[in-house]
Amino acid sequence: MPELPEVEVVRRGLERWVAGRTVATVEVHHPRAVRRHLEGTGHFVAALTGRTLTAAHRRGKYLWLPLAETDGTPAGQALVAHLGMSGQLLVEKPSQPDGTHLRARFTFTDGGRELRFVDQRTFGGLAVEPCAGEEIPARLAHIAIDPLDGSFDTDAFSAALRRRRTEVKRALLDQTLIGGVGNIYADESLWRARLHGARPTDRLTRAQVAELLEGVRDVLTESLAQGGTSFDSLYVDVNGRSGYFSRHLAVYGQADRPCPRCGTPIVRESFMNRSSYSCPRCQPRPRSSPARPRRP
DNA sequence: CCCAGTCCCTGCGCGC
DNA sequence: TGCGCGCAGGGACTGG
Repeated sequence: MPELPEVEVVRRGLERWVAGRTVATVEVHHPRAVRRHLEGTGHFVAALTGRTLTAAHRRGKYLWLPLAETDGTPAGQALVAHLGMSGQLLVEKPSQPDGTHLRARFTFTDGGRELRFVDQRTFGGLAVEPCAGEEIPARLAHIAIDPLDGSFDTDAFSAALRRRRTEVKRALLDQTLIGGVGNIYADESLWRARLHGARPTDRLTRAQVAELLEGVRDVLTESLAQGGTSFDSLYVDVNGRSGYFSRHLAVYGQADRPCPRCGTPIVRESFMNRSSYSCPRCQPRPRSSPARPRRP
C-alpha cells in the first residue's frame, strides 16, 4: 500500500540506481502491467529501447522518468509508473532469480543491475507518455501537488477543502485535492487533528483545516524519515528493504489497542468500503445533521 | 462540474 | 485437508 513516503523512497532509489542509464532491452511479462500504454506492448517496448532514463520525479503516488536519445536530446516522453496496491520497482542483479509476480524487466547497456517491475495484484502499471522537458506529463496534471512540495498552496487547499460538500476523509483521499495521501496516512492525520473522517468538509473551521494539514505534513515527514510503512514484504524500496514506520502508527490497524493519547480502545469502522481506524473519544463521530445548503 | 459508487486483481487467513 | 469467502485498496471510469 505505497503512499507518498513509500513512493518517495522508491523515487530516491531510482534517482540513485537508474537515472542516467540507457535501456538495452525491455520485456513485458504481463500485458496488464502496460494497459495504460494505449498503443500496445510492442509500442511500449520500442519507445523505451535505446533510450536513456534521465531522472526520477514524483507527484503524489505517481513516478515518472524522462527519456532522452543516446546523444542526450530530450525525447519528449517519460516512463510513467504507478505502484497501485502492491507494485514494486526493484533494482536487482541479472543473476537474481525472477519472482512469481515479475511483470516487466528492463536491462541496461552498461550490463549492470536490472530494473524489475513486480506486482502481485496488478493494480499498478507502466506507460510511456508525452512529457515536455522536466515538466509533469499531461496525463498526470490532474494530480494535486503534495503537501511536502514547496509549491503546495496551503490557503488554496484550505479554501478548496471547505468548499467541498463531502466527508473529510473522502476529501483527503481525493488526489485532485491533495496528492499522496492514502488510507493509512489519512487515518493517522485525522487522529492527529482529532477529527472523525465523517466530518463534513464545509463545516470545518480554518483552524481545524490547518491542524489537519499539519497532521498530514508531520505524519508524511516522519514516515519518510523511517523509510516508509511496511506491514509485510509487499512494500519495499528498490533494494527490497522494508521501512519501519508501521511501529509508529497510532490508529491504523490498531483495533482494540489503546489510543496513544487517551487509552481508549481504537475502533475499526467500515467507511467508503474500506477500513477506517479512529479513537472514539479523541475523534467523536459528528452528530448527523442535514447538510448545510449551498449558497446560491 | 461535482460527487458517489463500481470494478479491477491476487494472496492470505479464517470458519466450517 | 479443503473450500469459499472476506479483506487488503488506488484510481479510472460511469452515472446521477
